[in-house]
Amino acid sequence: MRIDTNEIYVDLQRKLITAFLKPGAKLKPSDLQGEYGCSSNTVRDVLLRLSKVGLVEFEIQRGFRAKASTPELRRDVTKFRILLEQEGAALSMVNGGVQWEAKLSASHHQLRHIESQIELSNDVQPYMDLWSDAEKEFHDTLISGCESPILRENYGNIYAQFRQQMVSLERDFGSNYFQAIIGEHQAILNAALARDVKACRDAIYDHLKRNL
Amino acid sequence: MRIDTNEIYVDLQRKLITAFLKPGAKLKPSDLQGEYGCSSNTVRDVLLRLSKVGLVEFEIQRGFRAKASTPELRRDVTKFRILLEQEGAALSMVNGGVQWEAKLSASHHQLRHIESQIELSNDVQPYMDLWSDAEKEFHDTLISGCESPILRENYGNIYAQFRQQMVSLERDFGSNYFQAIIGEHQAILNAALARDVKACRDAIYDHLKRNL
DNA sequence: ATTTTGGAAAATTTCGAAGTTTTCTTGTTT
DNA sequence: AAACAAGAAAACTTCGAAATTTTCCAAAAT
Repeated sequence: MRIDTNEIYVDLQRKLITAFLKPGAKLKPSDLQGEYGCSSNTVRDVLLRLSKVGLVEFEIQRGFRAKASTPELRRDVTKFRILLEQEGAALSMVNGGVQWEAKLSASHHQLRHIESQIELSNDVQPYMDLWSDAEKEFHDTLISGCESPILRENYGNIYAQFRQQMVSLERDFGSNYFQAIIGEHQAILNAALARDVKACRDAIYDHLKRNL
Repeated sequence: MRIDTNEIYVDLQRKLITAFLKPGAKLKPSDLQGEYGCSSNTVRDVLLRLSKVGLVEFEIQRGFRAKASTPELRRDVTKFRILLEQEGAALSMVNGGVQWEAKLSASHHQLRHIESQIELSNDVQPYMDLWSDAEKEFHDTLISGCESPILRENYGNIYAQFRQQMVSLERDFGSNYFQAIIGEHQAILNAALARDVKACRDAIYDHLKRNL
């Protein structure tokens, strides 16, 4: 049962973002080792790499933990995500070409389709993975025209952390929730395509303010 | 000759920021090992941790490099630093108390003192370390009232990267340069203490725009 | 009752060697 | 001469064990 190191990375990342590994939980290489059929040092290596993204906290001589989740941290992560997303979107609206518009339009269409289905079926669970990917894709595309690799990388990290912070909160994911979300994503899209920077900043803020 | 791992970390960090290890240079654990009297795996471990800060690039199966330095990267790093510093300063101006003002005033006084000496002596070199510390301290204090640990951590990282990007550029560090710098730092301080957000954002931009 | 101490158990780090992968070199082919 | 291939060398990763540090727990002291 030999697993590629990269698969360990991806698997742990997923377990962290989905809170299968709960925030604050101790991550002992010697425990995880068994799951992957490798030595504990290999797991340690992967955990060090995950700490770069901010999903894992590392403290010298006392190992690894899934990043903790507190109200303060959730607010802070949200604030930082808003900052980067607003800036990335604003830059994209200035720099982005038709191609950016097309990609954004496409990713929103995809997202909208899934969200509509969820709203109808009134059960998120079976669509969760699909929706997660589409949401991530939409927001990433939104800032993809910013022409700043650093901004994009940092946004990717904070987006992952955001997921990790919020997933265990399990709000009311009723149809009301998705009705609201659909409107918010639409508002972001409209403002972006209209190249209305102010409106887009506001729409992003409105989309995320429930987490502040 | 047993050296604490943390000392290896600090030493490598310094060598990266001062471009003693040149941007783009290959960082082979087996080479560095000798310097520190430890195994190559220990060096590898430290390099993985440094890659979190962004001073080191890591690519699976092909090791480590000091982060490259290109005109595009320098611009990008500068843009991102401006974004975070402006935001951190703006938040500090809103949230910061008298204590923040006092600390900022103190760190500026310290910085100003050193810069005046440099301006007079017309030779940076003997003051370089002192000046570096004071500059870092001033800018860090500026955003220290922002009440966002995440913003501060990310600012710390990008500030280190900024140093790394710029150090090998060796501009004209003549007295003209420091004359300008002194004025810019003063402008930032004045705006910050006056709680003039707009003016402070502009002053930060003016201070860093030469790197764009 | 709380704090301190001692030592055992557990966890983390470090190591050198073995196993892979990549890179380099050299010789061959087109 | 350029492109390709095979083999050798170098670099990177993984491993299991040894060394170090931290954590835990129970007994002793305040």
